[in-house]
Amino acid sequence: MKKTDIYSELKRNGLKNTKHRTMILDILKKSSQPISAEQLFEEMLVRKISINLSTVYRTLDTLCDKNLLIKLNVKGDNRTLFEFNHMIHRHHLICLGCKKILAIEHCPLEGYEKVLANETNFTIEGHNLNIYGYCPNCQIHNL
Amino acid sequence: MKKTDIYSELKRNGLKNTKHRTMILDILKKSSQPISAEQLFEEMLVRKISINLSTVYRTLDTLCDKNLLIKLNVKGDNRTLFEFNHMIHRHHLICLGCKKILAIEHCPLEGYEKVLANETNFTIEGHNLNIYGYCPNCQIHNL
DNA sequence: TGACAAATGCGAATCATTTGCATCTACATT
DNA sequence: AATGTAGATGCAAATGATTCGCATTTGTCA
Repeated sequence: MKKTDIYSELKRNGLKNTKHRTMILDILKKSSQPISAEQLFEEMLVRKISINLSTVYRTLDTLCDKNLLIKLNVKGDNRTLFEFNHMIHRHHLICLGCKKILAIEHCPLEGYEKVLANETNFTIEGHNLNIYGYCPNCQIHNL
Repeated sequence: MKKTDIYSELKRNGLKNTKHRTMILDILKKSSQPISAEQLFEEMLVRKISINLSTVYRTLDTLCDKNLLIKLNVKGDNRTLFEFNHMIHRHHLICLGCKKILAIEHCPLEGYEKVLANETNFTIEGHNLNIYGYCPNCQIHNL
């Protein structure tokens, strides 16, 4: 997603194009890992963009509302993490050692929601799946 | 689980048998829904057991450590919920309308962890799955 | 029964997140 | 390009869930 794409994406959602927003989207777009509001705030400082932490929170909130970002909650971390919404249904594999997060693009629950809907008479809207384990590197250092 | 069972369960885990603990375990054992620390605190008051909220938190913590309870986090609720550990691997189906929580005792991920371990070289320790939707009753009132 | 570790109460601290309000800015319209 | 206005931001204070330090109490075991 180029700068111009970000611009039109914001516009399409009725959001003003501000330095802060484009920067936040840019950082998240390029990040290989979901990150927290605080981390984002610090990354902005590194990039010499002065911003207030509440603005970070507010921006993240609006971007989530517009489905440009996705919220993520990880066991043992009380903060909310945010990641760029690549518009692909995915889950996460989280290393309990180094906390690294891997996206999994295959959903093992395809079809299951229908079965569950039949069994329970619920209408299913979605699900949330995180898988926890140790990455190859942490397995070595955990002996 | 009878009172005596709770007693020996505590003992087996090196925990002292106190009025508070047995009461908390008893409430959770009988509850059809996972509940929060605050709710538990209020339920104790109803039962005329005076207790401090920090004690509730501390008790819940130790009981989780000993695997007598399970923590549960639900999207859109920033509190932690607790449920009695029935020693059965289960997931939860949560109604987005009335917030009711249904336990699902069939795990749709059996076998998948092995596949994932092979693909990623992670050692998998466990997973977390919540499914969201609307219960029959809330479907009606949501028209 | 007495000793001692563990459990509790109380109040204050912490941490992530939200909110109220005054000010500022992007952008549509003139 | 100037301008009006809704929306965006900064700042400081509030909130809500949870944790912590420390003095006191209580369960358990010898």
